[in-house]
Amino acid sequence: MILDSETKAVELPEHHGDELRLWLRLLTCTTLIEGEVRSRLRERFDVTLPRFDLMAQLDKVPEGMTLSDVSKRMMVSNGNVTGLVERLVESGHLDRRTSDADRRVQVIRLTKAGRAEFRKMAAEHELWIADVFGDLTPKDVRELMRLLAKTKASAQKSAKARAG
Amino acid sequence: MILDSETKAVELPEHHGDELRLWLRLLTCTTLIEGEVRSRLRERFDVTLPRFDLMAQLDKVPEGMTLSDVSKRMMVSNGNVTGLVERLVESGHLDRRTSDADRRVQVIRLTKAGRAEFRKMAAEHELWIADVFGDLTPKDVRELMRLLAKTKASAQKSAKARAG
DNA sequence: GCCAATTACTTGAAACCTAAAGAAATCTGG
DNA sequence: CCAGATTTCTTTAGGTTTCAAGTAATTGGC
Repeated sequence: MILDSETKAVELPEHHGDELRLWLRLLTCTTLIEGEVRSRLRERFDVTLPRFDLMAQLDKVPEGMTLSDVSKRMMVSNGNVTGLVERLVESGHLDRRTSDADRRVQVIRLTKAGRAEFRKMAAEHELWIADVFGDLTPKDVRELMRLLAKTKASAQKSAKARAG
Repeated sequence: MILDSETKAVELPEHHGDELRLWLRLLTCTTLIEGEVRSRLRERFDVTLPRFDLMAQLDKVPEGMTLSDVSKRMMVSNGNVTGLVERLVESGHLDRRTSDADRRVQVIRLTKAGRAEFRKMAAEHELWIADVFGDLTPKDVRELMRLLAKTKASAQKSAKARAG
């Protein structure tokens, strides 16, 4: 480590190990929690996480959404959504119809049965999550929310700068 | 909202929306960054994220690791590691041999070429990550590290309690 | 020594996921 | 109107991922 002309601590070459460790820790937390939720969904309701996530998106919008909307919100590819929706229509959880206004567009909604099943799962899911974060104080939660919001904004800016 | 006998704010039924929102935000951040890293690895080095992750694990341990070790560290299933390793051995990045002491065990290491390629990728990867977290102050980074450590511990405790 | 339990890994089936190419409908600028 | 660009969705190929079942080697109890 050396001191530059304005007496700030700097390193050559620049060292970014802290950010890397932060990223790995963030990833570990998410993987851990995601795995836990996945296990519980499977053993309790015999449902996969992607299906639960898709139903969660649809539960927020009773009038339904297009496949593109789902794709953007879930941050997964279009082709992925096509298959996921196919299986959930097949199992009776989703209702799917072509838009009258634009025949390219497919609008999907939860069926009555699908909604009922989702609500049941969501109620337990919320308790699992509360338990997972159980050792954090309300202040910790607020502070994490704030820092993750900042992280999200920073990451989006970085992604946008690359894509142009 | 009501006030209980000790004048603490409580809600009935208990409300865990804050934790749920925190989880969704954590997931959003990770998905966002992971997608960015995935894209950059593909376009810059034509390599997938799981392969990069596996090589990163091996780079830390020159003498090599067993498949089980890799499986635990990467938090993925054994079967997954088998296929991943197979393809990386095929492409010449990994060296694989059966342990003399225990013939059930497969020890894998980076080949010279594999290590060289990984180091090249890792150097850029570190810059990408630094850029992604670029808007966070050093204090933000420290604070996030602390809170995520606490989160990890809490989640592990919760998972352990369920599994018994 | 021997048998049962455990451990390490592989295999198989189904699902998930991406990127890229393709098909169909719509929009846009002459 | 109409040809080209764009949007929406599907398809395809190649990987990744899990879970569960299976195989092989080792360990531990007796």
